[in-house]
This record gives sequence, C-alpha cells and structure tokens, in this order.
Amino acid sequence: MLTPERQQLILKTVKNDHTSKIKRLVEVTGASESTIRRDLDQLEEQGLLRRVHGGASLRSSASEEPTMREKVTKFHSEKQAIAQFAASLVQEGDCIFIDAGSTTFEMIPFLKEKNIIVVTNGLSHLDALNTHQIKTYVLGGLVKHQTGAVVGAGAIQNLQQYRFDQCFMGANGVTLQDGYTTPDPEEAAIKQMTLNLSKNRYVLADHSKFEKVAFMKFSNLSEAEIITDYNGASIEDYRKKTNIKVVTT
Amino acid sequence: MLTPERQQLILKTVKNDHTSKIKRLVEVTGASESTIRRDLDQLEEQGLLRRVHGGASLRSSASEEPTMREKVTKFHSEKQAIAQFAASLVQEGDCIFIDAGSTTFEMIPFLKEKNIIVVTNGLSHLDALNTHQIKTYVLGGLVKHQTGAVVGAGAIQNLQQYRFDQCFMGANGVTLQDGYTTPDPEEAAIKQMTLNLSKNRYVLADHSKFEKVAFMKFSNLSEAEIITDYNGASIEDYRKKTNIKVVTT
DNA sequence: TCAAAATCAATCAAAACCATTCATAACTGT
DNA sequence: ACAGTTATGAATGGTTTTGATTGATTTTGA
Repeated sequence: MLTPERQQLILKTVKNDHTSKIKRLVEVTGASESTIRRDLDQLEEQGLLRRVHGGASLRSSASEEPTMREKVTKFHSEKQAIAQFAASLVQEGDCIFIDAGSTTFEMIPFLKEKNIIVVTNGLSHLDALNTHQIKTYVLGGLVKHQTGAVVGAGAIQNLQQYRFDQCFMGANGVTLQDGYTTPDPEEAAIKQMTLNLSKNRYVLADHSKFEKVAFMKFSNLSEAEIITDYNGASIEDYRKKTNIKVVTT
Repeated sequence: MLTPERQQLILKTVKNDHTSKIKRLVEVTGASESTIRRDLDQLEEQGLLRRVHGGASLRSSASEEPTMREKVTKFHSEKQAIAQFAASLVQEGDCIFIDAGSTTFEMIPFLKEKNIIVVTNGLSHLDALNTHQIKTYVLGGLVKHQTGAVVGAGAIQNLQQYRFDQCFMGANGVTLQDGYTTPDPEEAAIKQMTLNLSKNRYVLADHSKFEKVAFMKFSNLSEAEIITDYNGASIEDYRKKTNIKVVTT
C-alpha cells in the first residue's frame, strides 16, 4: 500500500472512530507501528489530525463549538464510563434517541449487537452505528455543518413522528438554578422536543459541565436523570432535584 | 504501444485506482519500469498526476481527500463529465434534490459556492456538501447502511414537505421498454416521489446502465431527461421518448 | 506515592525504490 | 539508404521508506 493511500485510510479511520489507537491503525493498514507513527507525525504537521498518547484524534477546528476541543481530547475515559453505563440501561427491543455530541457518541460501541432501534440527529454517529450494525433512523432537516447535527423546524416536525423508550442527551451546562443548557438555540429546541417524546430521559454530562451555564436552557433538572462522573460537594443538592448516577472511571 | 496511448492508459489507471504502484502500471501497459517512470515524470510536469514514492496518485488539490468512495467507482471520468454537465444546469437560488449514488455524488464539487439549497437522501454526500459549504437538508428516515441512503415510509412522508426546482436521480437500468429501474424497492419509492415533486427532472446514467433492467421500475423514460456518455446506435430511439444530453469525456 | 505496563522517540540495517547512464532499437526527414 | 533524433530497456549506485530494537517517557493501577 502506497503512502498517500495509507494516510488517507488513517484519516478515514480516525474520522470514523473520533479517536483511534495505534494498534487499531496498524490492523487497518497492515503497516508497522513505526510507519503509523511516522504517518501520524506527518498528518499532524499538515494539521489533519491531532496526536494523543496512544493514538490520534480528530483535530478540532476553530469553527467548531468552543467546548468540542476539550470534549474530544480531555475527558475521554470519563465520557466512556458515562456512556457505558448509559448503554447498559438500554433493553432489548427498545427504541431510543441518541443526541448529537461526543459523549453520546461514545455509547455506540457499547450498543453493539443489541436488537434496538436508534433515532439520532447526530450525523457523525451514523458511520459508527453502521459499523456496529445497529438499526438506525436519521432525523430529517437542516444540516448544521459545524456540529454535524440536524436542526430546524423540519426536524422538529419530523421528530414528532417518533416515541422513545429512552433518550440520551448531551448538555454543555448543568446548574441547580438553570437546569440543562446548550449554546445553540436550534439544538435546544430539538432537545426539548425529544424530552417530551421519551419515557425515560437521561442527560450525559461529565464533571466539566457542572456549574456552567450555556446560552439556551432546554429543560429543568427534574425532567431528566443525570449520568455523570462528577462527585463534588454540591452533588447532594442536585440529588434533591433529580436522580443521579455517578460513575467512576 | 504508442507513447500518448500509453500515457492515457496510465492516467486512466491512476484515476481509477486513486493511487497505483509502478509495478501495476508496468503490468497494465506492458512497458518497462524505466519507461513508466519517464511517463510519470512528464505527466507530473503537466500537472496531471502526482508522483509518490512507489508509484503515482491523483493530484489532490490541498487534501481534497474526503471520500474513498471515488476510488472504488467504475467509469469515474465518465461520471464526472455527466455530473459536471448536470451541475451546470443548476441556477443561483435553486432548490434541488440530489439522489444517493456515485454519479450524483460527483456533482457536488461542481456546485461549489453556488447559492443554492440541496436536499438529499444520500448520507455519503453530506461530508462533501459540508466541505463545499452548500446549504443542505437531509431527508429523515431509516438508514440503509449498505448504500448509505435514507429510505422508508417516514422518508417518503418527510419528502412531501419539499418542492424542487430540479432533481438529479441515479438509475441502475435504462431501457426503452421498462424506463428507469433500480434494485431496491424502497429507494425506488423515494425516486418516484421525488420526481413528482420536481419541476425539472434529470436522470444521470453512464453508458453501462443502458439496455439493463433492475428489479424496480421507478419511472417512464418520458418523465425525466437523461444525461449520459452513452452514444450507441440505439440512442436515437431514446431521443424519441425524451430529451437526452450526451456528454463526451 | 511507587512500580508495572504501555507508549514513545531515536536509531539502524534491510528492502524497496529512484535517477542516471548507456547501448540498442525505432522512428524522422532528406 | 543514411545520418540524426528520439524512445526504450537494462544496469548502476544512491536515496527513501520501512520495520525491528532499544532505552526513555508517560500512563495506569494499586
């Protein structure tokens, strides 16, 4: 396999996985570890991805939402633990909604081979859902290219056709006073509507989201249960408002 | 084999493979390694391809990489020519539908920076539409992972919200008797409905699709105009049924 | 915190690949 | 036919890429 072809394959794999280990890239390309490392060096130099210890991850571009950078690189293992617990709540035969966002994305590998139906507005989830053979419906509507989410009035309308056993939402801010918040008004509208259509409602939020407020509130705390790795002092105050599952990494 | 003929063959091979090893080009052309190297030097000087260690690859303008899909498609240059003409029909301000499929995919680069709205059921189109900054709506519905298309009853219903100035459809078979055909019944339903909602209707079909019949008919010949590179004897019979634009590569 | 495990950067020899040269073969125009 | 030009293929020695190894560094888990 020639160098550019191999590097393309690496890029594609990393995009699909959001973050790939060296070992996986070795398997995918058939090249040696040394070669992969050299490729990653070059690709990083070109600004096409970002190296992290153990592999490579997507490079967050300036146009992405401010928190996306930290999301991808910083709290990966925490998010995985959160996502794993969330996925364990999904029963055979369930119809669930998975919100766009990096924490919810991490759920997908843990849903492998479950006999469920997933509805999502996160376009970047689709490849992974495909890889894991999960029956998927995508929400229709305007594509917000920056975040890879589907939004807009059409999406809201489309959404109302569905009813969910469970929904798993992301949030950029969680506080006692303002509940769950997110920067984008259109995405907030989607989240709001989704909560209305779901029997069991979960918000996945790592510790960095607590005591932060983003622009748009999409729900009160009591409307959904929280899955988080946050275990600060104030967690007991939150428990008075809603159910909280604290996972440990 | 004459030099220009050989160089054309090299170009064609590289385009088809996306990247070719010297060894492969030696096999394909029957020339010696030295000759291939000299050809590659010249072709690179003309800017027609890019030399890489071990062979040659397409000249990618500053990482125009995103889809590996191009690599596997047959008749790539023919499809590009068809797509280029199709894209030239799109006017500023148009709302158009682009069908899932490899030929229609090729239209996207040619739509760059046009002020239009695109609706599509082809999930693999989305990345490219994003790259080229085109305002995009995605159809909602069941994701058919195999082909990366959105299908199903929900999609049909979702589709009816839209009206299109133009639609550009793919087809797996085109015959005088059975019109346009495609293997998948659900995709056929989408195509049918889309044609009903569009003012101007085009089917993009390379020469390999002619005189072939697939499982599901989705329209009569007269319902859409054809854009193709096919210029066989029977083309005149087709002209009696509908408008046909024959492009040359 | 420390020790074990995993990952990394640096190095080096082998393999693959490349540019150059040169002799031969095939064209070209006279 | 003949001299001059061009294209070709083989041989050469130099260069780049590659994969394994090593010891340093980072992460992980207790």
